[in-house]
Amino acid sequence: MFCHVAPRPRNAEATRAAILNAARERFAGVSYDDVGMRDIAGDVGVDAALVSRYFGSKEELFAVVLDSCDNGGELMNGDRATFGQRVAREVIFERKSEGKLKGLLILLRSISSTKAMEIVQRGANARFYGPFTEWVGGPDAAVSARLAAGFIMGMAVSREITGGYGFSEEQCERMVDRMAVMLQDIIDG
Amino acid sequence: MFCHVAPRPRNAEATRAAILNAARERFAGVSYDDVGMRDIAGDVGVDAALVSRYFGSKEELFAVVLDSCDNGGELMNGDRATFGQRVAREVIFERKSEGKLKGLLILLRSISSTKAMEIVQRGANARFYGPFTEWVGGPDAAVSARLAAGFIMGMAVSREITGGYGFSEEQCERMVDRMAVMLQDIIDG
DNA sequence: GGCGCTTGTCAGCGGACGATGACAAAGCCA
DNA sequence: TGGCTTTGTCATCGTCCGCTGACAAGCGCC
Repeated sequence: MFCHVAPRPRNAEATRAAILNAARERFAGVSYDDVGMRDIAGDVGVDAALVSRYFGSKEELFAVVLDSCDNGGELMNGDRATFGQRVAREVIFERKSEGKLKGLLILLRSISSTKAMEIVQRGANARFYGPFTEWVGGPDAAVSARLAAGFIMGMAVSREITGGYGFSEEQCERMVDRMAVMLQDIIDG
Repeated sequence: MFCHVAPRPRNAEATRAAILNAARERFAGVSYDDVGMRDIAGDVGVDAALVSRYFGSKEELFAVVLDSCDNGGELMNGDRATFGQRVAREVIFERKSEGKLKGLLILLRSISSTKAMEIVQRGANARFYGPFTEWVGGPDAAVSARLAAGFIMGMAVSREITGGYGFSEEQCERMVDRMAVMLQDIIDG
């Protein structure tokens, strides 16, 4: 037969990166347990065994994925004065494919598996709450950071649970506005 | 040997109820995927096959568990004027064993599994958001209910992710107070 | 061209899980 | 007591998963 599929050039580094990207997408989209090594490998077009060889195990792969996306760093990119509006809008209107909040999604999905949660717990403070607390600043910064992060994740969870909000455009706008004000209040002390 | 274990009297209804209770505890404690039929059966002291026979399948059992605990109804039990304080305190200080918020915990853990989420999605609006929206009342009640529920679940998730808050007693109190004010503001419009 | 390292594939192991159907024990009723 | 229904157990099936070790294909180097 003449219908060859163009064989991808062999390149360990590129393949490894592709696997990592595919894994990040998967872990952000569904729960830890629902992500299979075979799925990830299939996305890239390689054999599942390769994933194990490059990353050791599923848990290690998950840990590397966590490292690879600056968890919640996306919250801190932007003008501080518009934090509330910007983040509220992202949480409520964000298309999954865009995924500015992908890091947070992965975090909250980790509660799906005891194993994944242990991995997250090991680094959540140093990796996320620490920097975010510093960025929030002010008196009671740690508490403020917790409240803001909790609120944000909660609204994301809430959307997941019902599969969207089932609200009109107008209602969504009002929700964004109210959430924005509250978030801004939180970080402004 | 004389060391008999007292055989439980045979009683289908009681056994069924015991299984249901054990299942509710499990589902509130860890994720859907991490709960095994054999675990539940072991808690009650019966064979795993019995669980299948009484409830058909794991998914059906989960659905029955969801029906059995009035999800979020605990939020509406109490004086409306102290809603913020009461709920905030429960979320932040609650011992898992007490579990006034068990229903909400089960809900938020459902995002662990695609299967479980489908089951939850089917009933979340009718079972929880509907009544809660009505209870909240006022203009924009639906949005208010969403914001409050999201905030509450988010703080619970946040605690899970880091395994407690790692805060001093004083910080926790401040967090409770701030959260209480915000929650109360939400439902008071 | 042949050697050898790297990159990727393949088949399969071992274990966990949910589910099933045949069987044993308990209780009830005549 | 003997038989029948209910209640619970046991052995097992099929499936899916993560993971592994042996093998094949690409690629550079002499």
